[in-house]
Amino acid sequence: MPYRRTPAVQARLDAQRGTVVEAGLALLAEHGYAGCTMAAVAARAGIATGSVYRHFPSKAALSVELFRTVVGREVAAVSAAAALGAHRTSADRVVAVIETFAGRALKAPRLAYALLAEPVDPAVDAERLVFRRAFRDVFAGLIAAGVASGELPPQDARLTASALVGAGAEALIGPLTGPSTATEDDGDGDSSEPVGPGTVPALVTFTLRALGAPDARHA
Amino acid sequence: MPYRRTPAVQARLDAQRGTVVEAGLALLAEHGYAGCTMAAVAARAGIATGSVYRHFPSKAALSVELFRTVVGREVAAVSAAAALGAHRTSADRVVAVIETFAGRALKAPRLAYALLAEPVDPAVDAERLVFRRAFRDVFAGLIAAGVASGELPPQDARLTASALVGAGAEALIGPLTGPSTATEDDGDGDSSEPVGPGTVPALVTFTLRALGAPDARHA
DNA sequence: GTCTATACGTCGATAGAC
DNA sequence: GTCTATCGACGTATAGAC
Repeated sequence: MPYRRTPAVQARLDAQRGTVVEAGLALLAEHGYAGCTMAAVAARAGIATGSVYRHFPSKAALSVELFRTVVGREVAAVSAAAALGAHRTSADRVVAVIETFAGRALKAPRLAYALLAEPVDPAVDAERLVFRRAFRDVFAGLIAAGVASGELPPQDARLTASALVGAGAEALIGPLTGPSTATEDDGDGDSSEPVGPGTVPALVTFTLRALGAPDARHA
Repeated sequence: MPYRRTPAVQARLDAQRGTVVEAGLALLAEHGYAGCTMAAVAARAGIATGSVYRHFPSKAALSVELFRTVVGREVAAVSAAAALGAHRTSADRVVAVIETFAGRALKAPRLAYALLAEPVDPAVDAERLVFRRAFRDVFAGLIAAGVASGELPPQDARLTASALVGAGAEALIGPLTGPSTATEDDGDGDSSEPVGPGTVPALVTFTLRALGAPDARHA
């Protein structure tokens, strides 16, 4: 047994892997998947190109890991928004989810576009399907509760939930592609300027109406 | 000038190209992009695998051509549905578009899944974005007319249209993936059996509510 | 149609850990 | 002394420009 991977080496490897992921996340947020070339990720992580392949067997594998990491955060944020204020109506909680989702997307438009719509490796496409189901389930739970309590009219909660996921994603793609791809934000940090003004309120109105919520006062 | 392509040769080449496209379309309808390997397309077209590359430089190019061909039909069908009955309300015309779109998708589930959601080459992904805009524009025209006439409440027609495109697509993906991937329709022609019963009426109700149409009598 | 640029993935060599 | 991680240049394929 001439060689065994010691804890120190393993820790260093793990740290390096983390550095690679961090570099990829930063590039993804700044330039989307288009900026996530293996060479660029390696350079940002401070290692050689070939060394990335010590941690990921292919670019597709790295792309999928980056996707899962970022979307995992989004699912958590949206789930938290759904859990808050259990005393409120189901419609209001659905709106809270939409506002959370859309607000976060519009604050990081390049990243949101990368996750939602950027043409990319089929492996990432497959992940998109998985995570859309996760978002759907968050909505479906809220809607089913609203229907059960009589607040919302009878409906197929799963179908309405799916439709809302698709509606939210598609409605955002327009505002995301417009200003962000034109100016191609150079990532100097000041990303608090409004992107797609009026998009979120319009989407909220759409959502409330689609749910059949009793008062569509947002009209 | 030892060789010049005579009209007869050119005609034969064009015919062969058409045969390749037909073969690809048939495979796409039966097994989606997963079944559209270059070898399978060539075999069904009755030519050698390498001969496909006489007409298409890559698998991605063939995939894109198949996508454009099929989705072009869908856009035409949906546009026709939108144009019919100009005397009807805008909401009814939007519903006609949705019913046309969804009805056609549910009658050819494997094909619809391939066009809407199947993980596939990024080049096809890019085409998806283009054609979703086309569908959006059909909706946007109808909605803008409804708003102008006062039939529908004031709203951003483009945003509502985008949301409806996303809602329709996402709502269909569930019913499409469920039964069709399980049984993997062997394409014996009898595809008139109902897939996802109740999906279309539910989607119509969703659409009418989301538009803010005066009477949601479908509820 | 040619030519250049870019990017993925691999390989031999080197340095260093065990 | 042996084995492994890292480097960085190379092979190949592909896209875009002229």
